[in-house]
Amino acid sequence: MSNLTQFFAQDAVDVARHLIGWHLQVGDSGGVIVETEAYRDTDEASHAFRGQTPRNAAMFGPPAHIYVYRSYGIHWCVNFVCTTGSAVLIRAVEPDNGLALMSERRGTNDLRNLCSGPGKLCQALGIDLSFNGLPLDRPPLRLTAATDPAVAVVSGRRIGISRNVEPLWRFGLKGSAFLSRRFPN
DNA sequence: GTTGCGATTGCCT
DNA sequence: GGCAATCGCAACT
Repeated sequence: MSNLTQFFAQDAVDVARHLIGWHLQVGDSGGVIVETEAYRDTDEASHAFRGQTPRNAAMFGPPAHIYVYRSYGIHWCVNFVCTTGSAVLIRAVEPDNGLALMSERRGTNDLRNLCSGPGKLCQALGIDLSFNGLPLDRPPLRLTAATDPAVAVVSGRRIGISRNVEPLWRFGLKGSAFLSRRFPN
């Protein structure tokens, strides 16, 4: 069992909190994860809540793999699978390489607008449904632990959901200019 | 077979 | 801040 598999084989809320500051590489572009949300298997807001279906099957697959889904018929969003039926939604990334490629895909040169949202970062990094189920430790994906293990993390309510809205299962890098939205405080 | 609705974004006022 | 765009899926009849 790889270190990455062990890291993801724990509660999704812990994984979401600890993923802040990790580096995600997708092919020739990548950056630092600055915003996440946790979705537990027993969570009414989770795609997995009503059990396994063809769409959410990757959430019931092995940990340290990704689950990609279409949002609002337009966007792609990417999750990192944790324990069975739970996952972490990646909501924002601070771009740090492959900037020209990401700018071209996004149609803007505004660094803060490249990956500041779950749909945006998939477009910038070139993630679509063909990536669904891929492992995080093999090309084209590479996930590496934070260089600074003591990053300041803030939390808040998850965005865009209508059920189970109370838990503070959204996490962000404190003070980051690359979040999808500011955190209250 | 039909229907209702999103783990969003960008444009408009 | 409001709202349209857009479509696959799952939950109905």
